[in-house]
Amino acid sequence: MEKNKKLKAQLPKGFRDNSEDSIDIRNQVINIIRNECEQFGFKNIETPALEYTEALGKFLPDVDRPSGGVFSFQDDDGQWLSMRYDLTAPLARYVAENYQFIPKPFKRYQFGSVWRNEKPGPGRYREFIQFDADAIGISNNYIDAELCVIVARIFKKIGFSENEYKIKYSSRIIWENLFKQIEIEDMQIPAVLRAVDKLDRVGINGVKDLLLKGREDQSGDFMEGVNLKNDQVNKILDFISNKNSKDDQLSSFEEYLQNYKDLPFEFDPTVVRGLEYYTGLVFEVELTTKVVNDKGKEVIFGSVAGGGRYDKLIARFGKEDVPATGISIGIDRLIYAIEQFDKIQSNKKPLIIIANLIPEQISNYLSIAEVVRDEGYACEIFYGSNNLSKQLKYSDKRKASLVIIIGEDEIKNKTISIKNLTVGKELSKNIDSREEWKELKAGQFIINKDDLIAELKKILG
RNA sequence: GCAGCUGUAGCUCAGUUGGUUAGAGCGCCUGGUUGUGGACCAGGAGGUCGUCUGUUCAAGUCAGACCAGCUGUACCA
Repeated sequence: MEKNKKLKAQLPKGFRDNSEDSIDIRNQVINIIRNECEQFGFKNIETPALEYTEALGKFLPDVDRPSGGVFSFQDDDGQWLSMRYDLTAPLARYVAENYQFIPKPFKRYQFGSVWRNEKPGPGRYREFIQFDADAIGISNNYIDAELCVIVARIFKKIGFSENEYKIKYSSRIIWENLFKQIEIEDMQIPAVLRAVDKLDRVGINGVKDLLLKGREDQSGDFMEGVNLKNDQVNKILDFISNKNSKDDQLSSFEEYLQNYKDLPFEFDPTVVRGLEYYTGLVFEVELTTKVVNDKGKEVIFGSVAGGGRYDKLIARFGKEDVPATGISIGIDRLIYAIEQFDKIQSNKKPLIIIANLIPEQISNYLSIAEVVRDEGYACEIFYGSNNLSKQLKYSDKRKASLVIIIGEDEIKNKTISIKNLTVGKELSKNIDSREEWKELKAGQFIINKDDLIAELKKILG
């Protein structure tokens, strides 16, 4: 290493450290989701972070872009391994590999980190947590509807009211029928679907430009269009704005949803999803309230959850066509929204810190800590300097609720001093002079040694 | 990947037509105070001015290339 060159502490771009509060909120969200899935009879499984690259799909590491989209590396035996970029492809592998052992239909849910090696952006990371619930082996659309109901119930339990989100559904099949009618070539279909998928960001005129000659973005960059004929484009635009473009295959799905009139479902032909593997119903959950970024600017948040039917995916592993449908939620995006709308608060236990004024009193401090912990409170003893000032500063930074102070005076009088940091902080606003502040001992009071637990209950509940 | 913009302390930024030893606020550390958080006061640490090359007696400042970041856009299983 070069001399004088200090190691720079730096988080890899696109990755995050998580704070205690967001971990706590995440755990609460996961519990809500887990509970909902289990009530509908879904079983939990976990699969590993790594899979053989070929099991994940078409993204083999190539020489030009060694890790285009995925983090990959070569195993000892020369086989390529990749970090999973979603939970659906690993599920397909799991089902195909364990086909003779699992019950069919097979309904499972799963949480897990996934990784994508691509340019990070605002709200886009290279590591994030996904939740998936899938049903394998059921072709009846009731199950698609049931997945939508589960997701709707999850959002409801989290605290979103029915006008704050909606579940939009559509079907790939009605699009395929349209494409046949207006003679769109097979080659053009993915580009057309992608253009329609951008409706919420580029608007109806943007979609029109993309289907015709192309579109210029805000920075002046130009994107080539699909070059459809004018009347083809007009028919597509008509189709988008017509909420009655449904067909028969949606009827059992909608029949199921009729039983859940209090949940916000809505047919929307523009829900197409970018993914190629979908074969039937597709759905998306969208937040209808405005979302702002950390700079206070309003942003188009897009969908927080989505899914659909993918009847051909498992056949890749040599099985006969196995019908399958599923939904996934981007947990991190969901948490971002939850924090912004204050739907769930971190509910960490209040922390009590025992100041360490006299080292010889350690066994006394320890026994008090034990009693406090037995009552269910979080409690720690300060082991650093015996300087009380430092201990209080530390407690303040730790956002502790209370500090228990036992020094010579307290021992002599068989008392305990309790300092309520929250109350003290309030009081400090009205005090300017240092002497007065010290003298007041803001938020502090003395109790009888034996009354400790009773006092804690009184303050903290 | 493509396009536009921006790079000066941990953060936000100032730095004059090129001219001594590069600044401020916030944050951080120490002390005022070994029994009291905040406020206040005093002090301190922290910079190869994104990198390299060039122009010049002289470059944070001018030019070029590169790199990085941001924003938009594309791809997205």
